[in-house]
Amino acid sequence: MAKKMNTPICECEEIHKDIVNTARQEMPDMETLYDLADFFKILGDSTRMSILFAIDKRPMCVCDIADLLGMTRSAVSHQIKTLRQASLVTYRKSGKNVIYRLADDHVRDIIETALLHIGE
Amino acid sequence: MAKKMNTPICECEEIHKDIVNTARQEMPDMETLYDLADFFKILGDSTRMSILFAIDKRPMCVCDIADLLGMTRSAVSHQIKTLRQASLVTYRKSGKNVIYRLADDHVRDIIETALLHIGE
DNA sequence: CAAACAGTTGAACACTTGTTCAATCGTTTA
DNA sequence: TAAACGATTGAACAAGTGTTCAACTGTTTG
Repeated sequence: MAKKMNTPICECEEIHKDIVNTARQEMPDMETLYDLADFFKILGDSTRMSILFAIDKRPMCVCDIADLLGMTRSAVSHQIKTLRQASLVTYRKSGKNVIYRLADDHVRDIIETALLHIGE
Repeated sequence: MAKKMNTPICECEEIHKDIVNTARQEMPDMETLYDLADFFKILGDSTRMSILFAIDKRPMCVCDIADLLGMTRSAVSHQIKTLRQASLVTYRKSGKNVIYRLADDHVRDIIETALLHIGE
């Protein structure tokens, strides 16, 4: 009972070794995969997404963000810490306030493309 | 004690109403925010990210993916269901096998930009 | 200096989520 | 048609995550 070779059809129990091996060689290393997943995990929360949109056009302080989103300052602060650690926002101190803004344009691009994907 | 106006400095307890109101008008509606977050949530898992890379260059069946990633078929199937529901992958039946491939190029673009962000 | 206030932090809780296990579906093939 | 096998599904459990609450830091200002 000969096995079919070089077809896109794998036979599982008898794994299609050549396809799997080629795929394995082209896989990014584990660290990259985890970093990518961790990055998207941060965008995968509606609160954090709201914060990013809030400060997209203008920098804002924690308390205004909290008011805008109907959240406690504490909750906002916790989430912003996450965004800061991922280099998605930067801040500047101004008296008693800490004013946050988007860190760079990568996030805008990514969100833009995501909107295309989910859009219409 | 007059309040400073038209500065990027909010005074919280006395919320900077003008900034908050402008921001509020420019916010996307809640549904869009949830859809975006849900979309990124799906990319925010290293298993699903691995699956996407695995089938990026060539379509693969569940069993080969499972072998490649060292997972059970069940676990792969569960995750692929999630990817399917988000329209990130499509499939084609071929005998006893179900062969998955990336759905469109949006995902590639997004992952590419994300790599730029986390890279270096 | 002391009160007021913006912001941060850690612990605790409820909620969500990924994997395993077992059962099931559907196609193939002996 | 029955056995084999790839794939899917639901329930259950463990691990991870977001918010609340209370305590605390640091700056401002009376």
